[in-house]
Amino acid sequence: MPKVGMEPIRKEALVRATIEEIGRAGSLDVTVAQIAKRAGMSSALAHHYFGGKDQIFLAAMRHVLSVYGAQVRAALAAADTPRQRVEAVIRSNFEPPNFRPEVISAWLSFYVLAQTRTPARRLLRVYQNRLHSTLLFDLRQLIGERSDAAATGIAAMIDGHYIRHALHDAPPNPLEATASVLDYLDLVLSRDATADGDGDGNGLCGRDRVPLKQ
Amino acid sequence: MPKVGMEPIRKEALVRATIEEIGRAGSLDVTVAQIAKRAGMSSALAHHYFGGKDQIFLAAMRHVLSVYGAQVRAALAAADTPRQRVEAVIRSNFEPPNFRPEVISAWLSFYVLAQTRTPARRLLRVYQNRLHSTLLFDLRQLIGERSDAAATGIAAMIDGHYIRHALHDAPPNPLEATASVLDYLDLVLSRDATADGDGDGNGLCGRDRVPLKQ
DNA sequence: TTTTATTGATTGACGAGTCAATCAAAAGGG
DNA sequence: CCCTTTTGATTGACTCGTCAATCAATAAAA
Repeated sequence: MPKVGMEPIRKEALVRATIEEIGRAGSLDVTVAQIAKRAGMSSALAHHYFGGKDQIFLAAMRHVLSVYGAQVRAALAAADTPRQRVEAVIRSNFEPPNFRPEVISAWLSFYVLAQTRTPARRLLRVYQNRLHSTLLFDLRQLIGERSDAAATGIAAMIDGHYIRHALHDAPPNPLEATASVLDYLDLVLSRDATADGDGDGNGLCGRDRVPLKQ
Repeated sequence: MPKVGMEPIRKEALVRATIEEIGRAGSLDVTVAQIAKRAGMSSALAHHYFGGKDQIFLAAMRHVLSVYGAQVRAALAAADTPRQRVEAVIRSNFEPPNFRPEVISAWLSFYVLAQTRTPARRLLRVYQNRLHSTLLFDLRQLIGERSDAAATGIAAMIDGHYIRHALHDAPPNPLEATASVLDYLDLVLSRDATADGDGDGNGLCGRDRVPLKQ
């Protein structure tokens, strides 16, 4: 069995196992042994590849964030107008890969992790800032000065729906969350819409939206 | 020193110390010894009065929630109209006693605790439901059927601003958070305002939008 | 004397990280 | 193509520290 090139496979397995295990436990109270067992190896090997528990967690966090980032990027690529882009970003947050129970649980845990570990905090900040910038860029073209507050509000609401779902034992319901944030966006945009200057040029002040996927 | 009637004093000191210690650590990774030391007693005494770590945490959580509850109740008592009541509830969340760094940190930790301990979860649920009911009751008198979605949105946004402030190292800024949620309330209320009682008088966009969830 | 307060010391469990040893594939050298 | 050497993979066993919980003992009220 001892072949060459195991490192990436093992690391990937460990990252996946870490997220699953955090999801199962609902917290960071997860032992390296548990993670390693789920990933099908000894705890010593986990240490060998990652060096320590912290780095395992960090790698798992990086993975979650990168999956999330990819999701956002893909959704943005398919959007044409600024408004569509904002909607795409909002939707991305509640799309399946990011909105499964274990991942929601992991997000919540990462927030806690970010309170104590500087690297984790830095990582989370990068993504928060990126989200804010993206929202801001597109919102600026729709509403003027209010865009910063709007971006903050949207981001807060997204986080809020996440946390709220962390406590529901029922399977997460992306539709409600998405609809809620999109509705907020709608309100924000329609307030500042001048006669027809909502930017997307449809002149309809944000009706005729594609009603919620699925 | 050994006098009678120490129990309530000791318990109170422990609860306070627990919150402070959780705030300092930024997580639930806090030992009974640390808490006891901060409260000026031995860890054995902490165990003696509370029976175990879990019950100490639960008591701390109960305390935070009860302070919060009192705040809300007081604010509600001073409000006259339904709208004022909703605003009062919103404001309460960001009022000093609830919006200090340690308490914010504690809230976040309690969310995590609620994921694993059933009593903690139950406790948090009670307060979430109470908040939702309160909001719902007053919103119903302002907007009709949309009030449930609105209450959910407001609650989510409040939580979101909390979590957001948990990561800022700067002292929390209640004004921005309050303004953000109140602005959202504003938007929600003006949408459903009848013919032109909405005050913003734009009378244009943002009505008759796609119905929310489902 | 009984009850309450209080603690130092101890126990028992658990968990992160280390290490030496094993195993097998690859690499090299004749 | 065999033999040897190197190197990566892998683990069981062990160390060391920490921490929740317990207990027996002490001291001071009541």
